[in-house]
Parts: sequence; C-alpha cells; structure tokens
Amino acid sequence: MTAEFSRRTESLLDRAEAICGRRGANLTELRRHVLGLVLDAASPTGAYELLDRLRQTRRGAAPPTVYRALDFLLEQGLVHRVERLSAFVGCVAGCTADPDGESHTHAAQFLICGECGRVIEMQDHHVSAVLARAAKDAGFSILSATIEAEGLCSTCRGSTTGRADASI
Amino acid sequence: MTAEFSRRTESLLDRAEAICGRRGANLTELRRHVLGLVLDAASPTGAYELLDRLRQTRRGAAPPTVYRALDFLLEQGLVHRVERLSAFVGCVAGCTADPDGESHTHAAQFLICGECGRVIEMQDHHVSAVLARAAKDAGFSILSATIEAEGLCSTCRGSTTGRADASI
DNA sequence: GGTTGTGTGTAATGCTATAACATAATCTAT
DNA sequence: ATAGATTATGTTATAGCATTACACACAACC
Repeated sequence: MTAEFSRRTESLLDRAEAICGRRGANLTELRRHVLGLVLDAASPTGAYELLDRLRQTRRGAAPPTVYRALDFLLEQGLVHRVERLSAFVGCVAGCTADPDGESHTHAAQFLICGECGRVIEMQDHHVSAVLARAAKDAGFSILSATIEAEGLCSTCRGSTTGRADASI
Repeated sequence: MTAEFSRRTESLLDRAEAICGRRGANLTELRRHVLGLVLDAASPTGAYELLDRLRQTRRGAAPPTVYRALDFLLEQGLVHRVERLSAFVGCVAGCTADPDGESHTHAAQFLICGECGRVIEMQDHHVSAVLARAAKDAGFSILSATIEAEGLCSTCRGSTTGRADASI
C-alpha cells in the first residue's frame, strides 16, 4: 500500500521520519505519503492536485485529508507554501535539518520563473535579516515572513527573446 | 450616485484621478468607487467584502465587476494585493506619486499584525535591493516581489501578554 | 473502564477568482 | 455616415482553494 517514490524522495522521507521521531512528532503513513507527493513533484503543487494523486491509492481521501497533512508538514518545516501560487513545495532543508526539538520555520525566499514555472528556494539569511531590521525600525517584530519573487531564471533568460517562442 | 467617502479618501481619489489622467489611464466612476472603498477601509479588504459594499449603491455588481476594477488599480499601482490575506489595500504612495507615464509597481513590504490585523506598508528600498542582489547571485532577474511579514506591531506588543485577553 | 488526546473519515459549505459571452459607448479611418 | 476597432461594463455560470462540523477509531494514561 505504501506509495513508491523516487530513490531521492524515499531517502528524504527517511530523514524526515527520523527528524520527526526525535521531535516527538508523528509522521504517520498518510503524512509521509503526502510529503512524498510534494517532494516528488517537479514544481509547486496545489492541494487538489496532491489530492488527486493521493486518491490513486487512498480511495476515500477528501480535501481535509490533504490539508491536515499539509498543516502538519508546514508546522514541521518539511514543506513550504508558495503564496503566489497557492501551492506547496518540499523543503529539502527542512527534511535534512538537525532536529531542534521544536518546530521551526525556515526563513526561505522563493524565486518563481514566470517562463518555466520552476521555483528556486533560497535560504539567504541576509535577506531575512535586512527585512527584520527594517521591521524593527518600524516597531514591528516578525514571527514569520513570506518573500517571493517572480521573474526569469538564468535558463529562461538566456533563451530567445524571453517568451517561449522557440517553436516559431 | 457617486459614493461619499472621508475627506482624506476624497482627496486621495482626486490625486489618483489626476495621475491617471496624465498617464492616459481612465479612472472611471466604477474604478474610482472601488478605489474609494479600498482606501476608506481600516484594514485590508477582501474582494467579496468590497463587492458587498459596492452593491449598496450599484445593484447589479458581480465578482467580475470588482475584480476588473482591482486589476486596473493594481496595474496603476493604486492598490496592492496582500497575498497572505487575499485582500487589498490602498497604496497611498501610488495615489500621491508623480506620474511617470507608465504603470509602475511600487516595491512594497507589508507588516501584518496578527493581533489587531492592521497592516503597515513599508517602501524600504534596501530590502528590495538586498533581495534583488541575492536573486541575481542565483542567476535570477526579478520582475516583481512579494514581501510580507506576520508578527506584532508596536502597539500590540506593548499590550498585556500578546493575545487579546484584556477582557479577562 | 472511563477519560483524554490524536489522527482520520465524511459531508457539506464557504471563500476566492475566472471564463465566456452579451451589451453599450466611443473613436477613427475611409 | 458608417463599418470596424477598442474600451468598459453587465450577466451567468463555473472553476479553484480552503474550512467547518461532526463521527469514528485507537492508544495512552489514571
């Protein structure tokens, strides 16, 4: 019944399971399955697309099934939500991080290529620090931040004139 | 029929209208009305709440009515969308900026107070610059960025223990 | 053995946004 | 003046994203 994922994904899942274990968090079969679907996807994936895939082996799955799993994974820092896409991506850093006993939100930045749809995840501490500093100057203390940019990745910037008209 | 807004809002609307005029953009009565609703709101406002308010004087209004107006206002830099809230806020900077002939997206950052719901808009160039630099180092060129943080504003951080339990 | 907490199932609903087509008004080139 | 293009809006329906509310199962604990 356990879903089959790529070798890389299975490896990350094992790491995630170990991390959760040490934290006292319960990475159940369902949660592991959803995390596998997210990690295995080539790009950020919507909740309902994950649901469709989940249903291939878990007949009764409904929206709350996948949203509850995602909530858990978000709390554990194993996935991120990309606000601009209403979609979810695996957090490799989260899956390989040393456990710290508490859930901890990785300060990540996402670069979304408008051309190919790929998402680059950065963990640039300087960016977070500068934002935190600016907020502090405004008397504001940050608990979590969303930093996302849309633009062109290096590959797509190099191609033709920007838009995908290689077929012309 | 023209809606009545606060003196401050009407003043901003007049500025916005002047700016649009010089840009060759058409701030119609409908668009002006929606912008007024956004500017008059105390906090970020969802499209359907704007729709409800719009309907008080414009009976036939439907979702596309307000979404199309918002699209125009976003293009003109007169409002911002707060991704985390799926809500819209007026951009005072946009309503008072010198017209530049082209629509131009203000690089803004939002600080969302989880306590009172207020949103502080920053226009910190340094934050944008650091993000742009980090992206560039990753070979990525940014067209637009979303920078939003959730936390506590200075007022709410000072009150009791953080959560609103003043009633206890 | 009753209670509590956690994880999941199930049905329904709510909220956010867009598609697709119709209508009206204005402009403009011939 | 009129056909065609453009812009703005009206209208109906639907798509897409997320949550509420309640039920059930099971393990841990006293």
